[in-house]
Amino acid sequence: MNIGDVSALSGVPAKTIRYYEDIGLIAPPRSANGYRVFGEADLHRLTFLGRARSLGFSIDDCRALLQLYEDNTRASADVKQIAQKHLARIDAKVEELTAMHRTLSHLIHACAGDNRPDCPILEDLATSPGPTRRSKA
Amino acid sequence: MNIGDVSALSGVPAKTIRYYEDIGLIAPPRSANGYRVFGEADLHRLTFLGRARSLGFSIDDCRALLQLYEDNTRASADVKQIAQKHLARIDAKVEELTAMHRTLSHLIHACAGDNRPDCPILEDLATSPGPTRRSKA
DNA sequence: CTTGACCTTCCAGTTAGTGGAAGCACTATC
DNA sequence: GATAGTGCTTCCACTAACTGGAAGGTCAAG
Repeated sequence: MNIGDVSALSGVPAKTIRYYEDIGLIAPPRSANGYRVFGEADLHRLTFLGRARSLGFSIDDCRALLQLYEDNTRASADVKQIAQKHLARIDAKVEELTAMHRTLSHLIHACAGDNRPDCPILEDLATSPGPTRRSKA
Repeated sequence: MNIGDVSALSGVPAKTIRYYEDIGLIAPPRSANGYRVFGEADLHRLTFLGRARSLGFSIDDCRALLQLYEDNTRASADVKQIAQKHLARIDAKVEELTAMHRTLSHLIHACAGDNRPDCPILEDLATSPGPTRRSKA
């Protein structure tokens, strides 16, 4: 298989596949003309990577997961731990975004959005920093 | 005021302040010794930037908001539009993360997490992109 | 033989900074 | 005046994970 074929089959862009080779996630051999030659194993790795990345795992996580994936003596606890840490990061991010959402939607609601200059959004942005003082209490 | 002073007052790191000058968000004059000299207006701009960034606005958004902030003839509608677009991006991100959370917590729950190799998480990651539909945003 | 699709490498750009080195400037102390 | 310590300056490199594009080699078809 050439790079275009595995790309189509795995859903991972050719450019990304080359990048993954660069950083050592895959190591396809080359044919006489210099083209990368991919086998079934490479296709599986790339599919695995595509799925893991789509779940938000970092490249470093992917590297570790891939190693466990190909280690038949692995302990599922190791996989679970990586996933749990990742889930915690996701939750933290969601919380952060949710806080932004709250503040922002509140401000948007308070803003007339007409052609006058008065704007609670700008007023909030201009407030001094310090201990997050979003509610007057 | 020197950079250390505005940094302490605005909460924006000195390094970041220099970066903001680099990309044209502020333009403090220099004193004879080459030090940047900050006035009240600069302090306000930096405070504004710090708050806007903490709400997740991009640097480009900040540039636009800052311009509106200092334009007394602005229409609050323009501010509101920027905020609404940003809110939409936040919502999209939250949805994406929530989808990840769902899948991941389901898989984690199904994984024994012991010293045996059987692992639903790895099994899912190894699935072709067909069955479990993922959408790219 | 030429066209076009596919492959190659390498360079640059993306976001929003952060870390660190080398070197002046200022203040205080001895 | 010499020295120490802190703060300021610039510049370069690095982060995450690609993506775009240029310049050029390869291959199958017509």
